[in-house]
Amino acid sequence: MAEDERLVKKIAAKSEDFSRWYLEIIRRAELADYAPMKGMMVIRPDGYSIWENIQRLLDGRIKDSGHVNAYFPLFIPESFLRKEMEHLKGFAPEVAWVTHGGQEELEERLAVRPTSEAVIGSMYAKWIHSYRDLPVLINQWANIVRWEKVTRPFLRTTEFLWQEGHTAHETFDQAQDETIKILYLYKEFVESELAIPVVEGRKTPREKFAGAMETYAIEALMSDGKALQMGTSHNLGQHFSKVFDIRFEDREQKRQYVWQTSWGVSTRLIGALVMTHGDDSGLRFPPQVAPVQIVIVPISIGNWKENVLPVAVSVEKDLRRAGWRVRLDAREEFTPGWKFSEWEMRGVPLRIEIGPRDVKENRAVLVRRDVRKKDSVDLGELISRVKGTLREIQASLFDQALRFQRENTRTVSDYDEFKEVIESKRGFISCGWCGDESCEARIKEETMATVRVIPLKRDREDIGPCVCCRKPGRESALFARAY
RNA sequence: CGGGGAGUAGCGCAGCCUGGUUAGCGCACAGCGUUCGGGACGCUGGGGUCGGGGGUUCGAAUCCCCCCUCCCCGACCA
Repeated sequence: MAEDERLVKKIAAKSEDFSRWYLEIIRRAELADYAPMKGMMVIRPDGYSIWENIQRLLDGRIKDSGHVNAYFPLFIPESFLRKEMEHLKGFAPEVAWVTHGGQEELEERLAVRPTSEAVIGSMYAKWIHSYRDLPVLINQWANIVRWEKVTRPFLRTTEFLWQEGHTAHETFDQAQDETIKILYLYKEFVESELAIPVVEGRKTPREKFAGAMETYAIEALMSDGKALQMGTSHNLGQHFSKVFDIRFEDREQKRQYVWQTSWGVSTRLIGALVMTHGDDSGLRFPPQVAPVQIVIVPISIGNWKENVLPVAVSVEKDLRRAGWRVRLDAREEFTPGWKFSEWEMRGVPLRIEIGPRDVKENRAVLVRRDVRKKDSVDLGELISRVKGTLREIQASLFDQALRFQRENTRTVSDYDEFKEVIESKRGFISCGWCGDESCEARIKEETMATVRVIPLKRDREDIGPCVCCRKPGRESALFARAY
């Protein structure tokens, strides 16, 4: 974007320094701020408002699919975690421990939950006795602590918010169905509400959740060409049920271990919104989750308080009654032009300008944030036009992101081409893989790219030879450098 | 956790190397006036334990040591 077209010049240009842009826009747009403790952030009202929208829209889907919410403790006794060594090993380096209550040293350390499989498993053992108790379909909205070494606002913070579903079933097949059902629930949610296209697939053994039989994930491509894991769904098999002794009497009156799943998405999704849709002028939020969907800017000129403001106030009231999140910016200390830039920077999808000329003609100007197109509409049809325009913006943001994802997903046939693409273009690379961990490790070592997923849906049935060792390919894998 | 960089008014920075008036600039902020259809202008004004602690010195933003926080690049992760 040419310098004179850049309306917001106070932050780094996204196209020039993506990572600096990301950090600056989050603070300038007041989504979050650094807290004085390492790796911790404060989610400010606009950032939290997005989270509330995510919660509302996702929680509805989770409940509609038969799940219920509950809440489990923040602390987990060390002995509970120790019961499951493979799981513990996966998390050991990033567990925060509570050692004292007041002045007294605790007899047993308490882990601050890095995830809740252990506590929830211990409770399920008490609650589940018969096949009649199954399935158990519970979700919780909670905070999680993981002592990460490298942190970035929203993408990886020491404490973060998420939802974690934990289910228990009679059979492997039921658990597998649940795992896949949730994967697609996430995909549908992320694509239709966050307007972010994702690829759904299976994780390699190396990348899967510690303690899971299979991990599935949705992956998105950020606009700097790096991949971001947007959500995971695990088939836990009987791993935890054996450790925590979660058994039930089946239909043949035999004692069986339950089959479990767990799945989650986190406040990382907010970072994904920023990185997927933002541009050189700042944020661009999809209307479905935007903190403010419509901002009304009265053109303060002449005796606008008598002529223009009352119209703006009444428009605000109408839009609010129609159910939208509206903000009327009638502040006198800023010029209209300043407000235009400010609200664009903050990502408000639709702006309505009302000035003396419009009032005279009983009209208003609609300005789309995504394409900056201006449109004069009759006040009589404002509500319907707003409705249509917001829908168009939601669709257009998704389309733009999808086009980017497609343009940056490349099929390569040999390793040299793989290296060249990763180095110069980034993006997703689709290619054959022998399934051998040594090839996966070598590729990571040499290119910093990892298998993001083995997509569940493939364009073609034939799998090329392994991009690394040339042996016959067992999988068609999607590689990328990732956050 | 390793390598590199940084922390001075709300934000962005200068000053530090070579210690010495009252620590400075731009933006932001406050008051008044003129303005207002894409980040207006003039005048006046307020705001600082120089990240924190210790040390050296007659004297420290400046020199030395420790700690905290952030950024970038590498090893581990939603």
